Amino acid sequence: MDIKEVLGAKVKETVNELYGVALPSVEFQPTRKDFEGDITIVVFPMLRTIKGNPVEIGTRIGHYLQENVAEVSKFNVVKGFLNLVISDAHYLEFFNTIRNVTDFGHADPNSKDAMIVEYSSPNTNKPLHLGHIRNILLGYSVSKILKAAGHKVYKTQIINDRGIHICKSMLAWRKFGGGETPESSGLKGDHLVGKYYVAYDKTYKEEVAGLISYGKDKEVAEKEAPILLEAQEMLRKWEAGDEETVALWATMNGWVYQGFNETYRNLGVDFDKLYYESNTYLLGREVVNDGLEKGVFFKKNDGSVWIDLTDEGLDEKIVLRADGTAVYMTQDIGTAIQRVKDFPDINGMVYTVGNEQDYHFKVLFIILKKLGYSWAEKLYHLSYGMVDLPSGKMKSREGTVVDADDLITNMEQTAEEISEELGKLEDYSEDEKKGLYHIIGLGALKYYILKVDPKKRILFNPEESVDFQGNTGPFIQYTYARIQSILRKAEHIGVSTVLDLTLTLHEKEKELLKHIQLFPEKIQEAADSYSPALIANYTYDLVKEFNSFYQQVSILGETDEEKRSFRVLLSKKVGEVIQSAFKLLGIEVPDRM
RNA sequence: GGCCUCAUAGUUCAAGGGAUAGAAUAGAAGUUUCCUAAACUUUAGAUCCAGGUUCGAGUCCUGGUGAGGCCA
Repeated sequence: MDIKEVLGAKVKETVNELYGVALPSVEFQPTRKDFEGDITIVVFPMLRTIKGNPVEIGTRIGHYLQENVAEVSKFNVVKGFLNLVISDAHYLEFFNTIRNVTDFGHADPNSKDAMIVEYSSPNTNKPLHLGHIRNILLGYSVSKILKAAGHKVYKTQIINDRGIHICKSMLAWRKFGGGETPESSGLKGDHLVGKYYVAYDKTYKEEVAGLISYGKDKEVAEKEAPILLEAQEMLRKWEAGDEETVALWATMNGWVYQGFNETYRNLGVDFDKLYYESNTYLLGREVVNDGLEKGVFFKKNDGSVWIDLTDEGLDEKIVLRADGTAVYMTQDIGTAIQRVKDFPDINGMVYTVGNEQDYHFKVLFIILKKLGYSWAEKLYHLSYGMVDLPSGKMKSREGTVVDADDLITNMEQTAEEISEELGKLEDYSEDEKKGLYHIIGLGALKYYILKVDPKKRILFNPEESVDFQGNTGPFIQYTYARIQSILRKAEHIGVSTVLDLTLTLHEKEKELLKHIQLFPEKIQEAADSYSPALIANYTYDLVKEFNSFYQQVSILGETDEEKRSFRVLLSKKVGEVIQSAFKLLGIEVPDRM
C-alpha cells in the first residue's frame, strides 16, 4: 500500500477527530533536503477548511500521526510545512515487496483502454532527417509509456506515398537516372530517390531562372516551368492508373521502404500496422456527405464544402473542394474512422505530428466530435517543437538538413572514439564492440532528444549531443554497467537473498528507496502528459542518487554480511529500474562499457 | 491583419500555486593503495518588462517586448 494513501487517509481521520471537519484532500511533497524528514504535508491548503495558525495545526496533526501511525517515527513543523520522518521499517518492507517483481512500476497490462499511437508518417521522396528522428523517438517512447501505464497500444503510421513530390523524383529518375538502382549504385534506397528529388529541384530552378531571363514574371515562371508541367502530367497519369507510371511508382517506393526499414531497425522502432495514403486518400468523402445531411457541414455556391467553427473561436474550414476532391482534412477524417473499424477495441488515438499542424488537429478533433463519434473525445495531438541547429532552422535547400543515417553513424563513431580512448574493452571481439558502440551512440542521441519537453523547440548542437558526461544517456548507461560489475563480483563473494527487515538504513539507502518508490507515479504522470522527458529526468535523478550512495558507502567491502547483502540487492534493483525506465525511452543498457 | 506556442545561470535543460528556483555543461579548486575516475566533492552564476489575483507566483490573469509557427 502506498504510503501517501495511508497517510492521506490518516490525516483526514485526524482532522475530523481534532477539528470536526472533513478535509477534501491532503497535499504531499518530498521533503526538501535541508530539512529533516522524508515526506512533507503542506498545511496551507487546509486553512481553507480549518481556521487557525498553520504551525499549531501542523504540530497537532504531527503529534497525532506520530502516536497512531506506525510508519511515522518523527516529525517537525516549519511554517506551514509538516515534515514527517518515515520509519526504516516501512522502506524495508516496501523493498521486500518489490525486490522480486520484474515489472515493478508497470500497471496491470490491458487494464486501460486500447489506443493507437501514430508516428513517423514520412513522405517517400527523400530520406529521413533529424526532425523525423524526434518524431519517431517521441512516438515510440510514448507508446511504451502508455503500455506501461496499462493501455494496450497499436503502433502505426500513415505513409505519404502519393502526390506531386513523388512524381518529381520519378520524373527526374526517368530523365537522368540511366536505370540506376540501389544495387547498381550502392546507395540506400531512400537516399537514391532523394538524390533524384534534388536533381528535379535543380532543373526546376534552372528552368525558372531561364524563363525569368526571357522576361516572364517570377510567379508565372514558377508555374510554367516545363519540368513541373511534366510532373503534374505524371500525377494525372498515376491517378488515372496508367500502368507504366504506377509500376515505376511502385518500384521507387519499394526502394524507399527498404531504406526506411533499415533506419527504423537502427533506431530500434517498429509498427503494428502501416497505412498508405494511396489507399486512404479517397476515404472521407462519404463522411462529408453524411455530415452535410446532419448539418455539420455546409455547401458554398461553388460547390465546395465547409465547416463553420466560429462558435469555437476558430474560422471556417474547407473539407471538400469544389471539384469534389479531398483535402488533407477529408483524408484525416476518413482515416480516423477507418482505424476504429480496423481496431474495434480502441478508445483513443495519439497523433505524433509537429506543432506546425496544431491548428489542423484542433479542427480535425472538433469535426470528429461534431460528427458524433464517441471516441473523438480521446484523441490527442502529440505536438512537438522543431529541431533547430546552432546555425538556425534546418533547410533542405541550403543543405543544412541533418540526415538520420549520417547522424546515427556519427554517434556510433564518437562512442567508439571515447571507448577506445578509455580502453576498457580489450577482451571484446570486434562484433561485440560494434554492438556496444551502437547501444551507446544511440543512447546518447535518444536521451538528448527525449529529455526535452516535447512542446519545446530543441537546439541540436552536434558537439554537445555527443557529450557523454552529465545529464546524458551514456552517463546513465555507464552507471548501469558499473552496477552489473558489482553484481558479477557479488556472485563470487556470495550474497544472502534473505532480507533482514530490522536493519538500520543509511541515509543514502533511504534516499535510494524513496526514489525507487516514485517510479510507478512517474510512469503514470508521463502517460498522462505524454511526456518521455519525465521518465528521462527521473532516471537521471535516480542515477545521481546511486552515484552518491556508491561514493559514500562500501558495498562489497561492507563487513556486516546482512548489510552487504542488502546493498547488493538494492544496487541490483536500481539497475533494474534504470533498465526498465530506459526501455520506456527505447534505449538499451549495456552490461559493460 | 487574425490565431497558437515559447521566453529561467554564459550555454543546454528542470521545477504538479508552496520552503532558500534545481541539474548539467563551460570557469575556479580538490579526490584514485578500495566494488569501472565515462565517477565523486567544493565554488561562483538566472525567473524578458509592467501591472493584477493569492497567505504564497517561474507557474494563473491582463498589457507590452522578443523568437517561432499557422491561417488567408
